[in-house]
Amino acid sequence: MTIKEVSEKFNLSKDTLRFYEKKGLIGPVKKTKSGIRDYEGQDLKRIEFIKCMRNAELPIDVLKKYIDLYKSGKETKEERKKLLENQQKILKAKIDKMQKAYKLLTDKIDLYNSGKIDEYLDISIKNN
Amino acid sequence: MTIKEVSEKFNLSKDTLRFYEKKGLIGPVKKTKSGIRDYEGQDLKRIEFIKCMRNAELPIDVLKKYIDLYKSGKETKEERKKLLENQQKILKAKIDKMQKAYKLLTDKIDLYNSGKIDEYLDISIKNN
DNA sequence: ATAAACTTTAGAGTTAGGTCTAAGTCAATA
DNA sequence: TATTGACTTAGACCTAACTCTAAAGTTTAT
Repeated sequence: MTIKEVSEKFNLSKDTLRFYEKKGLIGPVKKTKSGIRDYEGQDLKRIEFIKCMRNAELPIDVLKKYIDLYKSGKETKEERKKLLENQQKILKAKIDKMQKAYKLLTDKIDLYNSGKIDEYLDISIKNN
Repeated sequence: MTIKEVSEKFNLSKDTLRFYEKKGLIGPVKKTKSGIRDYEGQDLKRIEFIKCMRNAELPIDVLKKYIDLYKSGKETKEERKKLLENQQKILKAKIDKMQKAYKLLTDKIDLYNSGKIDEYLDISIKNN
């Protein structure tokens, strides 16, 4: 699969794919004798994982660390698990914050919709 | 209230508070005759709102835009509402992505816990 | 009254995560 | 065969959101 196809499949720019590879998040991807990347099944799976984690804003170095641990074999199992649990915790905290902001936004929009918005103090929601 | 107190109350650095003010997100904050900031009730409310929105990663320029609209009066009501609704939509999409990643992380951790983790292909979850 | 611990400003520096450019190679088409 | 278009690389550049620095003024404690 060419870089263009992968780029379209995952909606990631070609630059980003090469950038992730340079960072060690994916690959090294197989190349044709003339040096053109040819992505294989395992690459696609990895890209999918990375994309999902990046969507959730897990930092590139954390993902890199996980992959490096993975590459160094069974004895890193515990460490990998801890890394994942830690990221899970961080992610949960983020989701909570976002949901709080979402609720605030929703309440504000409700005020606009009901015409009750205070034109002079609409920055904060009345009372909570 | 001094910048130090506000900084501690909201757990935002003093630099960040001054930065937000320079950007027009808060203030201009009242100053003593010698030029020291003295934050008042309305400032604190604004800071709380900004902090909540920044926790949810709403961009500074978007918040700035909202505040500018707010400052220019009643006739911007519709535009403000649209801006909020748009951000709400974006935020919902982000939360969805994060929840998807959260689930993937949870599933992976479960694999580690049940000892079923594939040592050679643990980058992606089996089957879905 | 003098040191320590604040505060101010303008502006430079940092970090993460891409994105773009230039110069070159290669394969397929007109 | 020439040109078009996609690919390669190294490395420069970009943006957002801080964060830090320097030089100066102010307030508090002893």
